[in-house]
Amino acid sequence: MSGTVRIMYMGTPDFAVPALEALAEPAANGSVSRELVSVVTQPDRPRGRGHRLAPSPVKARAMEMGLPVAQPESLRGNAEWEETLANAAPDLIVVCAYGRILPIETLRYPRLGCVNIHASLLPRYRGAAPIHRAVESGDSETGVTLMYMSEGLDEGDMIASRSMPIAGIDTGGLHEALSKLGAELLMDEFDAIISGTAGREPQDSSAATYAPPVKKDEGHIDFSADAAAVCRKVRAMTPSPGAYAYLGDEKIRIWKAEAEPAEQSGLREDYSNNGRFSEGSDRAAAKEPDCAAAKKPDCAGPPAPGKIIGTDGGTIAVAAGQGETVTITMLQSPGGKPMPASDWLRGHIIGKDTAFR
RNA sequence: CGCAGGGUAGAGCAGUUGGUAGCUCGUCGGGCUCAUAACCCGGAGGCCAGGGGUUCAAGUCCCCUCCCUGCAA
Repeated sequence: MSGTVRIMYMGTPDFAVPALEALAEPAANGSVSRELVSVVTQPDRPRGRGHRLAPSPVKARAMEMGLPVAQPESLRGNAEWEETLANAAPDLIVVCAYGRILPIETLRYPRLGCVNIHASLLPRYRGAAPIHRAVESGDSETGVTLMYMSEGLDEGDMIASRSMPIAGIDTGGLHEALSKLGAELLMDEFDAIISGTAGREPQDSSAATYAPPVKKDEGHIDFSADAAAVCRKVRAMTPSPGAYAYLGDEKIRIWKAEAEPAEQSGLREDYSNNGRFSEGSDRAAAKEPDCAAAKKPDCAGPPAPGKIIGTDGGTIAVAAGQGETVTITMLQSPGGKPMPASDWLRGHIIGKDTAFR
């Protein structure tokens, strides 16, 4: 039936799965019928422990749903790809985190164009790591944008966007939420895209910002930053690439940390003996050892950033910059699994001068 | 066949050169105290991941399997 729209979906990681599932659903009553004629994803690559060849999440899901999958090595000047495209003869290509730049020939192929789901409120955070950067920057909200693709990096005209508050959610949580939000947005705009009545607003390039890929070492927490910044960093880097700091020569992953209100940091009078310091279990002593050691009459100097200043109540209080305190509530030793700080503390004796670096 | 660290009591860990399983927390009972997430005393709770082997004797040594984790991709 000529009334059926042929769709090609291109995506690779988990983030692209919800949209795939949504497209695979039969169209709702009253909508134009559609057929997902081809799912394109990155070739299986050796991944994970053991370097076993593994399919991408999108491929795995597509196979489960019995959809035809194509995994071209390259899209540029590749006869195999041209053939795939010609056979699928898509009217529309939907792209979501495919992982490769689409050549102009491909962008021009479908009569209804190519649309892309991007995990930010464009024109902010064009590029590879929009979610990480939004969290790291302390933005109060982020979202997803559906747009027509152009040759530039995430520069296409916007169809619509949807926002959500970031609140205390980490990158992992937002990743999941935004992937679903993106799928919803796609479906809501779907009929309009088919009928050619979808919105088409050019991006204000002067307001554009870029979200460069996150490098591994960006996860190394610098405790000399203020407490709020440390916590943002932890949330931004969780679960990937992971926030960490060194305790001795052990690389400790930090999964959750909270900024302790400044006004509270100064007056924690409850020196519970719960915190098991190896000697002189008095937390007060642990709090100002520098002064004592330096024989300074004035003990107003805050503990050095990174120093563990207390382990009350099953959490780990660490000195941050500006005399502030960050409380670690979930962490992971190398080779171990992530665990609440209370559990972690059972197996680790913290000395008075123990500090993260 | 990428590299590496693990799987021991409900939780987190220790267990030295092989010799009958310990610690902290929790839990149960009792005590102390004006009081306590405090302290004291006592108890319960483990086929030491699974399978094979070496040995008088294996958590501990050797081989295999399963599972977990970090790194690297």
